[in-house]
Amino acid sequence: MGTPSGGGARTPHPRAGTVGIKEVARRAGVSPGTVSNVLNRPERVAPATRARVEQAIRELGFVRNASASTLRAGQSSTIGLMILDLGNPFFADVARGVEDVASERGYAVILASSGGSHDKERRHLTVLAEQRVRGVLITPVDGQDDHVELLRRRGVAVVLLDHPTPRANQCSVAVDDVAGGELAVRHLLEEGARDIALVTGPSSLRQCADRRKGALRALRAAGLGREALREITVPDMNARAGEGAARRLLEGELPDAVFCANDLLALGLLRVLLQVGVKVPDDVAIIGYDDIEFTGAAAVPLSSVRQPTFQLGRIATELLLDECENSAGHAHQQVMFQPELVVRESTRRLVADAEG
Amino acid sequence: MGTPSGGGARTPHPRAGTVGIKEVARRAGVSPGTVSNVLNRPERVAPATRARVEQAIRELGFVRNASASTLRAGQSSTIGLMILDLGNPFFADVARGVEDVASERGYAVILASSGGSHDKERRHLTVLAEQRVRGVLITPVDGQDDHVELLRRRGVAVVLLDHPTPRANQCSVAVDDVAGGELAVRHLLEEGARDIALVTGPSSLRQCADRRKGALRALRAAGLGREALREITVPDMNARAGEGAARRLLEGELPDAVFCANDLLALGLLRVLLQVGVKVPDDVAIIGYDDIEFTGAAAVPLSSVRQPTFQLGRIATELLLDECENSAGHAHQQVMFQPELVVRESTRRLVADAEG
DNA sequence: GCCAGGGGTTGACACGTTTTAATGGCTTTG
DNA sequence: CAAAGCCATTAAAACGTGTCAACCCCTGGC
Repeated sequence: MGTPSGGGARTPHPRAGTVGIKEVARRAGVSPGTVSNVLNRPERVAPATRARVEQAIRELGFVRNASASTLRAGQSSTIGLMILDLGNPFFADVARGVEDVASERGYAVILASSGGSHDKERRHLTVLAEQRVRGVLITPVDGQDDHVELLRRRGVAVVLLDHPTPRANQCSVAVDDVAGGELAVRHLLEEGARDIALVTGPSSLRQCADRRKGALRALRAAGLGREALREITVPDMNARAGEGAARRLLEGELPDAVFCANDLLALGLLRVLLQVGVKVPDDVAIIGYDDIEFTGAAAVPLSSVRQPTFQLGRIATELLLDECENSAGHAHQQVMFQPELVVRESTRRLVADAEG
Repeated sequence: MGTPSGGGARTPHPRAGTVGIKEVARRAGVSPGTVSNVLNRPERVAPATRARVEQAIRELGFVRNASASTLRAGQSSTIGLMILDLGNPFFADVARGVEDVASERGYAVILASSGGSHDKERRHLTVLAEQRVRGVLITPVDGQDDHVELLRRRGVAVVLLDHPTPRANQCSVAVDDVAGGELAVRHLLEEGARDIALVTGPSSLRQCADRRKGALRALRAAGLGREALREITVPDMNARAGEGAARRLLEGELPDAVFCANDLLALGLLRVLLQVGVKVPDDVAIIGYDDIEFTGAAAVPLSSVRQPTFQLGRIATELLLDECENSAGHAHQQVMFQPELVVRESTRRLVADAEG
């Protein structure tokens, strides 16, 4: 049709001429109110008029202006997703679950990544508040939920993501990281390890703190004290940090086994150890956490602790939307999934040593 | 397991009482216009008044309503990010780059994932249009840019992400996939492979089509025809699909080498081959694509073709925001990065075979 | 033939912000 | 001293949609 085929890349008219509800109304020969009704309560408008309006909408290429709707309605159809790190497949998977459910139900997702910075978290939450998001899914940087509390006070629904809470006044979805840490270390102990190292991120991260707590609990159950656990703390939770941890381990005598708070750490650690000729699991056993897709294909397939990642995102979003749309009858829930131990090569046959 | 142990916490007042600009104005003893000035052009307001207003803002916990701003201004400070698949670390990394730049410059990112579905893409783009996003970064599902054209006509800035375009009227940022495919296969040939298999996704995906084209080009340069290339097409681009491809390969005689259009495919393939006792690279060499973080730590470290993923996201976003904010002086650019071959164990020492 | 009733449609206002032209107070200049 | 100019501030008008009360027309009952 009217395609001015070719032409320069300039926009001739700064005014792009937005078609609004009233232009549609004029074309269909009805009032703006009727158009609005067609959009929001089609059943209230006579079939014939509705058809006329719908045709006008198609012809003009009308697209409803969400800003105006939101302004008028006082609430948007957007939710915020605030995670720690997109680079971590764990969170990428969670995000997939979130996006899935949100888009099924007609919500848009605003993505924000704190990168573990308390300050960035605050800035991002401000943006989300400005956008008047209907709700927020958040993996908080630390335990002090002041930011979160602020949001709730403003009437924004909040679901804590991968972060359990004792408080009954909000929803949370999490996986039991203490149990997970315990699973991992108990497994190492059962396989015969005695001298275990823990490679973990900053203890301000709840995930790290909890997994460590679980690890200690397993030791205690085996009659060992916390001195049995060598702790190596790294600043980040990625493969590079894992490599750093490996180098630090190599400076002294190697432990029997290493529990990494995260598969990325474990993969980095594994890479370096193999490089310098350390045998895994013969010299050192390694277990990770998250069971991301790649652990099974690692140089030495990694044992890990599996979490229902995708489900985590889905359930959290469903809870959030329920709270948003049905806030009257909504009962807050604290959902806690149980993690699952996945044993692969990287921790097998320590037993031989123990029995030998 | 879900423990619905939550107590019932109701919201007593449905009206959360939004504080607006005029409430702030009343408290500070000025007019709404002045408050707006404090927010948008602080230099125009007398220091004393400004201080009063700022205090009122703090005391009332005022947060600007982006919907109203957007409505009034006719343009938002949001951009849309439309990718193929969050589950692919390649895109997750791109998204990181995007989020990075966007948040630096005060923009919010709306995330949408098409999952390769043309229909989902359309639906998501509609939502983005409703949100009146300032611009869109998109990895289109296929070449026919009808959806994209529609957006542009509506005045939305668009940058094609990981998708080159010959047209001079829009920006694009991509990596030369033909060159990448050629790099990969030339490498395989140089290492002595003669019977090569290509494992790739649907040819409607530009990435797949281009990498295949590059592969054929490398063969031709070596004096070989397209019959030298066995092609296995899989429906998805993930590890599971790679496993399926491996099983199909195992039905017949194994090739010397396999070029996978994607590291995920390669990892899945590798896993199955190793499981059934095939030696890599001795029996079969494997090369992937993307060089995601995990390939180096794979059972057999995977050769791959590296792309500047994070940079891709950053540059694309910078171009987009430039086009948004400076549309007058904006010159459209078609940025094309060159990929880089990364050789690891999975393709080494085929030479021995060739020489032997 | 009049009134009640109801479905379909309308018009006007409100949502919270930005912007523009106008206002008022003050200082400077001739 | 009057006129002119400047600065800080204000009042009012938009932006596009949703809602609500009012309205119109038509049907059916008495």
